[in-house]
Amino acid sequence: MTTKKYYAVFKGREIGIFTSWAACEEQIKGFSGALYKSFKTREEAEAALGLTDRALLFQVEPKEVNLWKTQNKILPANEFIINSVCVDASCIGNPGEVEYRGMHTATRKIIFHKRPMANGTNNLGEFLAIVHALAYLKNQGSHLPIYSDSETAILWVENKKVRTKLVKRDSNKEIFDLVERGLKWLENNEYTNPILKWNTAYWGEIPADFGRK
RNA sequence: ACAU
DNA sequence: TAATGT
Ligand SMILES: [Mn+2]
Ligand SMILES: [Mn+2]
Repeated sequence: MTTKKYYAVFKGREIGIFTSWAACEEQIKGFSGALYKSFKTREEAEAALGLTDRALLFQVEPKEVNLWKTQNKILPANEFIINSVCVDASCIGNPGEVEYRGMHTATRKIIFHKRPMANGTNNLGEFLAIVHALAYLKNQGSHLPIYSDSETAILWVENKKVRTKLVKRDSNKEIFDLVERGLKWLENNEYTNPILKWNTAYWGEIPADFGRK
């Protein structure tokens, strides 16, 4: 008897888990740069795609592992870690109404979304998005890397310090309170997730983008 | 100049 | 076109 296999497709026409070789092949045959792997159980396949909190127990292709361990924040053109979380912020006016969200890069599943906050800046939103991802992933026991397109926000997270010029007002108390909470979280928690620069020029808009530009 |  | 940031 042949054992059923589960195919995790990382790069292909469609991203996801397929339960037959035929279905998998449809996604990867003739697809340049296709990346996939078979697993014995659905759980392993889901974990490999980063859909569960045991992702690291089933780490995937050597190529991906090497990329994972790189210290470089900007990887070579057309090489990014699809088994990752990406974040982005968007605002209507700057300063203005700021929201942010995080998404699993491979599947485009939205994993968190902060509703708009009044009178914030783009950079505060980008900062909060990264910190939210760090806290979320730590709670999940996940070491997945985090992509942001914001040089400013990445720096602020690394420094555990924001250098916003925005003046505190009654109207932006919510976002400043959240920033304060984020900074406290960074002070009081360790994290293992690499924070990587999304290279928009090579790869196009970060998948978490709100599509308003 | 670079990144949003 | 204008603002947020290094
Ligand atoms: Mn952005
Ligand atoms: Mn965006």
